[in-house]
Amino acid sequence: MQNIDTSPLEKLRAYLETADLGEDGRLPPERELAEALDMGRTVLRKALATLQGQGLVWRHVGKGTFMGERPVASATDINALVLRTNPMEVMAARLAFEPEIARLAAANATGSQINDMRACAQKCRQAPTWRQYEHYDNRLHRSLGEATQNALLLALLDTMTTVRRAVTWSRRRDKPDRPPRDHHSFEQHDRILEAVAARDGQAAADAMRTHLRTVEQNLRESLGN
Amino acid sequence: MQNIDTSPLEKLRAYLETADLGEDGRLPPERELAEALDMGRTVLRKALATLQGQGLVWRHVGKGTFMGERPVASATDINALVLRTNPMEVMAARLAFEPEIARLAAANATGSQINDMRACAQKCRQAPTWRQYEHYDNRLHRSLGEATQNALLLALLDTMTTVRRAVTWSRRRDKPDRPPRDHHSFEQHDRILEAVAARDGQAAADAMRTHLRTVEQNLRESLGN
DNA sequence: TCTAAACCAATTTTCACATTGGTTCATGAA
DNA sequence: TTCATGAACCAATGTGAAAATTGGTTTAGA
Repeated sequence: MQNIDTSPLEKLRAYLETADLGEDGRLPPERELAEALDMGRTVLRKALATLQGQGLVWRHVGKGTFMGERPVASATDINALVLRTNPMEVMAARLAFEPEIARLAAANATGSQINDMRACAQKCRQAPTWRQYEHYDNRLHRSLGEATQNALLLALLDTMTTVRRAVTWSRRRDKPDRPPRDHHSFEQHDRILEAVAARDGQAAADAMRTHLRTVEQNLRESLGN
Repeated sequence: MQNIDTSPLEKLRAYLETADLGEDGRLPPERELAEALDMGRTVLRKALATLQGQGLVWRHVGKGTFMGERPVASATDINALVLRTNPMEVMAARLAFEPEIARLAAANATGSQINDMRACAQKCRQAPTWRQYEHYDNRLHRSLGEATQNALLLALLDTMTTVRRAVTWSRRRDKPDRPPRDHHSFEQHDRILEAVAARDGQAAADAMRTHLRTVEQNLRESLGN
């Protein structure tokens, strides 16, 4: 029982070092591997269990056995994510994320992008309904993401927006008529765009933070706190 | 031709206002809808084309017709995203995102989470290979995301990490031996964790930014710039 | 010229089947 | 008995083809 038990483990270790696994790090199914290493499936499974305990491999029924650490599962499952979060969490994420978006937008936005954003801000002012206001507000915030010239940041922003819509969706208040003439966002949007146009990243981030804090306050009140 | 043509459009508009569409805003297939509204498929399609021109609905072969604006395609398609980005973009995203993660972690981390992170930092120091070093480095950065107590932020961080691995993957250098004893990250990790433990969000964000700037510099050199 | 039916192509859904890690159990050696 | 061994079985997953669905296009007919 002394080295009869350790021998398969070392055999397996040696195999893993020399084997040319595919890009995904997947190794052959247990039945094949057992035959290739000239051992029973039971003893192979024991050896694999040891390696799994050490975090060197991970396994899943129907998939196979893989080298390395188990990949993160929930990365892109938006539906599952919506169930685990809530409006205040989304707001906190926006407050962490969007000011930095604004900062980078100030550094990288093109002239035509700035024009587009100004057009969105203008449409927000003229929107005859809350629905249309939100449409252009969304476009404005996304345009800032585009202006960063960073596809990854834009994708992350889009993901956050998707979650935000899904979370906010159920409690979508039916507001009366239209945004008031002196709606706080109008001026705050202008401040953000001024800073972006002036290439002042710090001011853009601050203005965005101020804007989102106001939105957060409104959200708090609408949630009844 | 005068109102024979506008009548189907108004009928369709009236339907859209009263119909109880599912959460996805999908409306019945053309054939069903045509029968329900008692009109031919051709005239229904004309009306739908009008609404589509106004941006009120969008359609796709094999999928169906949906209310609202066409959703952003790339929100969660990581594979497509990997093709459109590059290591420097990922680095810029990390620099924008992770300092704010650290700031929120400082505000919300639990004691056991701080202990976990310290354990990761310690394992980084003792790692006998670069591979294991990266393993614990990844765990440390993700633990900071967990410490924000914000499921959405953590999901965004995971997405970014997935993309980062995929992008960096092809240019994975086979470094010799192991991280040097005085590897810059060791002390920088400690600084971040000190700030988090002291509940100093600003210091945590600054320390993270400093850390990532160093990583960025190394990346630049390894890319040959 | 307009309409409705037929047809087309993109997409989703369904289903059967193979694959794979996990579990149970009878067998047999120690 | 006790415990390891291997075969059979189980449930989750992947695969791939066929069928159904759906918006788009063409065509014949009134």
